Amino acid sequence: MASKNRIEVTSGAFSLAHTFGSAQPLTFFGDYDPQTGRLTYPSRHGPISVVQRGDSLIVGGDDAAAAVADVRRRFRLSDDMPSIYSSISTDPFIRDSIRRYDGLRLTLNDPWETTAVFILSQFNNVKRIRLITKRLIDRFGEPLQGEPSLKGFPSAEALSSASERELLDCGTGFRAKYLRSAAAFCSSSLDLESLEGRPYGETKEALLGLDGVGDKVADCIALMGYGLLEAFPIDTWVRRVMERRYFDGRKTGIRGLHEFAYGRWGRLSGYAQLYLFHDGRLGSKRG
DNA sequence: ACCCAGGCGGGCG
DNA sequence: CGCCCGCATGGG
Repeated sequence: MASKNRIEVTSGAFSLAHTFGSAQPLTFFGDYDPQTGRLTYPSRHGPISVVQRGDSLIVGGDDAAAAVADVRRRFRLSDDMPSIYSSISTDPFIRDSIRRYDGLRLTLNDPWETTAVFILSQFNNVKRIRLITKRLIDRFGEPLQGEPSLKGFPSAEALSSASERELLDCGTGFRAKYLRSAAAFCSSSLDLESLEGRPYGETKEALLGLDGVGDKVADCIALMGYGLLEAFPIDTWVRRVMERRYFDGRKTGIRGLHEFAYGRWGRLSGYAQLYLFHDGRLGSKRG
């Protein structure tokens, strides 16, 4: 039965568990309880919770309509997954990953949050990125709805006015100066919101102007902060998987990998990357 | 104890 | 331009 806090999804086209396990920004800001399968994350409408029951998502929040809209947007629920799966299923490797992680979705995140998280991601691991993110929120996050217990990720202004020492105390390490510099730039010269709706090339070029943002991080922000699906971030996992599966184990330059990806998956490269990354990262533990 | 993690900036040839 | 190197920290 339909209700205003329930979203029906196409059968098999969404998995909250796989999506939460995929190390995207939303998963760094939210709390996921594997027992109940409930994800809770902060928003400007207050805390939002999502739990999956088969092909239904049950959404909780102070403002039900706003919460449902937020979930639809952040989990890209209007993406036509059967069509996307069909388009990117170009070979047995990616088909196998899709079968294994059916319902894994890209998320859409705030551009500044995405920028900050991926600056922190360089030469780092997922567990520690979560740790640092949590410390930054606890220390510099601004209370939402006047509730001190509910904080969102700190604004660019807040982080630019923090001292390098304070950022170091959160465990940011050598990335502290990058984060501070990027925060200063984003709170003065570059309005990240104004990039929304711009084409991939322009967006990436603008992002590359930020301290601590190179080719890979810029693609992550384009993909997960702006929803530009032709972005194809190449990190160690994706590189490893691609060389093993598509290049017969040969070392291949970033340039070559980008050309291969765009030639094969085109405007949906980002979704292909998500499945390659997830398969590579989890597959290495699986053996 | 040792090794590695969703790269990047700077310096050099 | 392309390559190579150092880099802060916490967990396995």
